[in-house]
Amino acid sequence: MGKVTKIPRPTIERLALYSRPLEAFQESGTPIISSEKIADLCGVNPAQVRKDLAYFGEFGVRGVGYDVKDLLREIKRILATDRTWRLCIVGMGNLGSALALNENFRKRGYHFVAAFDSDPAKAGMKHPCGLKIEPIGKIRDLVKTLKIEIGVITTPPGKAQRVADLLMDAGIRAILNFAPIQIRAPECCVVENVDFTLKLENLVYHLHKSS
Amino acid sequence: MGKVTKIPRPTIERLALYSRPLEAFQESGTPIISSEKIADLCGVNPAQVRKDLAYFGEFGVRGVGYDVKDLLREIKRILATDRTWRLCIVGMGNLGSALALNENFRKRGYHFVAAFDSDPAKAGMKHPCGLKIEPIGKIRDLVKTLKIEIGVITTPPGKAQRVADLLMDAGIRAILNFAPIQIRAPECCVVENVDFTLKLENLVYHLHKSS
DNA sequence: ATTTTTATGTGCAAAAATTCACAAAACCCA
DNA sequence: TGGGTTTTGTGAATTTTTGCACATAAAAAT
Ligand SMILES: NC(=O)c1ccc[n+]([C@@H]2O[C@H](COP(=O)([O-])OP(=O)(O)OC[C@H]3O[C@@H](n4cnc5c(N)ncnc54)[C@H](O)[C@@H]3O)[C@@H](O)[C@H]2O)c1
Ligand SMILES: NC(=O)c1ccc[n+]([C@@H]2O[C@H](COP(=O)([O-])OP(=O)(O)OC[C@H]3O[C@@H](n4cnc5c(N)ncnc54)[C@H](O)[C@@H]3O)[C@@H](O)[C@H]2O)c1
Repeated sequence: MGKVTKIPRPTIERLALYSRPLEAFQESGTPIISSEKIADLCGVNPAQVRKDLAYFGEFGVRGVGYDVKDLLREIKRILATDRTWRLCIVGMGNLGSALALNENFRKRGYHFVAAFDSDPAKAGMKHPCGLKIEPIGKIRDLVKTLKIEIGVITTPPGKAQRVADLLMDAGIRAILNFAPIQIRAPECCVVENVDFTLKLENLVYHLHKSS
Repeated sequence: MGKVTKIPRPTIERLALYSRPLEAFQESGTPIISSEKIADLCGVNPAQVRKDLAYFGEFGVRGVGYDVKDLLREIKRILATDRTWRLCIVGMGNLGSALALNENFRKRGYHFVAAFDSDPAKAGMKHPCGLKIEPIGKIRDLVKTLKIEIGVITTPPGKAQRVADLLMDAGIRAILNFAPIQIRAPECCVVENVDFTLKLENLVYHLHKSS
C-alpha cells in the first residue's frame, strides 16, 4: 500500500461481519477461504470483500484464497479485538441483566467488570452474573480504579444522557447506548446506538410496501 | 413531486429516527419544529432532513417549519407504524424475556402475541409477560391462527437459521434476528439483523485508533 | 516447460448518498 | 403595501461507496 487512504466507515462494520464465518471456519478446521465464499456468507459482493481487506494490506494468495487463521488474526488486529476490553453496564434492568448474563461477550474479550443502578433496592445486591450492583455515585471512582474503557447504557431513555455525562466525566470515551435517544457527546467520545424499534420500523416499512 | 423516485435506504432509517424527537415535542406541546432542530437532535444535516421528507411530499411551510403533530402523523403513515403489528418471539431466554417484558414495544404498536421455546422445561409454562410459552412445533399453526406478521429470533446462533426457515414456512415475511449469524432468506422475506457485538467491535476500532 | 485454471488486488466507472446554495413561499412589522 | 426575515423545497455539485473488469500471480494440469 503505502498510500494513506481514508478507510470508509462501512468497511470497518463489514470487517467485523467477515470475522463471524471466519471463526466458524477456523473452528471446523477449514484452512483456506475465498473472497467469494466470505461474500456469500455475509451477503456482500466479493470485490467488496477484497477491497475492504486491501485497505489494510495483502492478506491473500492469488489463485488460492485467504488463510482462514491468518486472515482472522489480521482482522482482529485491525479491529483491536485481539485484546480484552473492560466495560461497565449502567442500568441493571431486564436488558442490562441479559447482557451481563450473556457469555458470548466474555468469549469475545468484552469483560463486564462493574454494574451500576440508581435504584436503592438494587444497589448493593449481588447480580446473578457475579457482579455486585453499585450505586451510580461510584461511577467516577470505579471507572478509574477498575480501568473501565467502555460504558454500556441500559437505563430508561430519560436518564441516558445524564448517565452518559457521568461516564464521560469519569473519563470514558466509548459508549454503547441501548436507550432510544441520541446521546450528545463531544468529538473525543465514540458513541454507538443500538435501537431495536428503529429496526422494527424499517422492517415494517418494507413489509408494508411489498404487500 | 409526481416523479417516481427510488427512496434511498438510509432515508427510511432516518425517518424512524426523526420520529423520536417529534414524539417528545408532541408530548411537551411544542406546535412547530424546524428541519434544523430535528437535524440537530438527530445528529444529521438539516438539508438531509428536508430532502428525506421531500421524497414523500411537502409537509412543511416555508418560513415557518413543520407542524409537529402533522409531520409525526405523516411519518407514521409512511413507515406504516400508524397501525399495530403482531409479532412472536422464538427463544425465550434472557434476551427474549427482556424483549417480551419491555412495555415500549406495545406502546409503539408492536404486540407480542406468541412466544416459542424448544426447551421442554419452558414450553407450557406461563411467562411473566403473560404469554404461555409454546413448543416450536406449534409455530406453523399459531402464526396462521394468530395472524402473526413478524418473527423475532432470540435463539442461540446455531438454531437461528432453522427457526427462520420454520417461520418462513409458516408464512412469515419479516424477521428481526438477534442471533449473530446472517440469516438466509428469499427475496420475499425482509430480514433485519441486530448484532450488539458488531457494534462493540466498531466502537473498539474507533477507540483504539484515536488513542 | 507450457498451458490452463483459479482467485487475488486494483484502476476506473457507475451508482448512491450527501451537502451546498439559492429560489420560492410564507410570515412579520412598519 | 412593501421590504426584511425566515425556513422550506430542490437542482446541481460534491463526496462517498460500490462493483466491474482485467492484469497479476500462484498452482495445477498436461
Ligand atoms: N428490554 C428491551 O428489550 C429493550 C428493547 C429496546 C430498548 N430498550 C431500552 O433499554 C433500556 C433499558 O430497558 P429495560 O427493559 O432493561 O428497562 P428496565 O426498566 O428493566 O431497566 C432499567 C434499569 O435502569 C435503572 N435506572 C434508572 N435510572 C437510572 C440511572 N439514572 N442510573 C442508573 N440506573 C438507572 C433502573 O433502576 C432499572 O433497573 C431502556 O432505555 C429501553 O428503552 C430495552
Ligand atoms: N443476551 C444478550 O445480551 C445477547 C446479546 C447479543 C446477542 N445475543 C444473542 O441472542 C440470542 C439469545 O441470547 P440469550 O442470552 O437470550 O440466550 P439464552 O441461552 O438465554 O436463550 C436462548 C433461548 O433459546 C431457546 N432455544 C434454543 N434452541 C431453540 C430452538 N431451536 N427453538 C426455539 N427456542 C430455542 C433456549 O431454550 C433458550 O431459552 C443468542 O443468539 C445470542 O447470541 C444475546
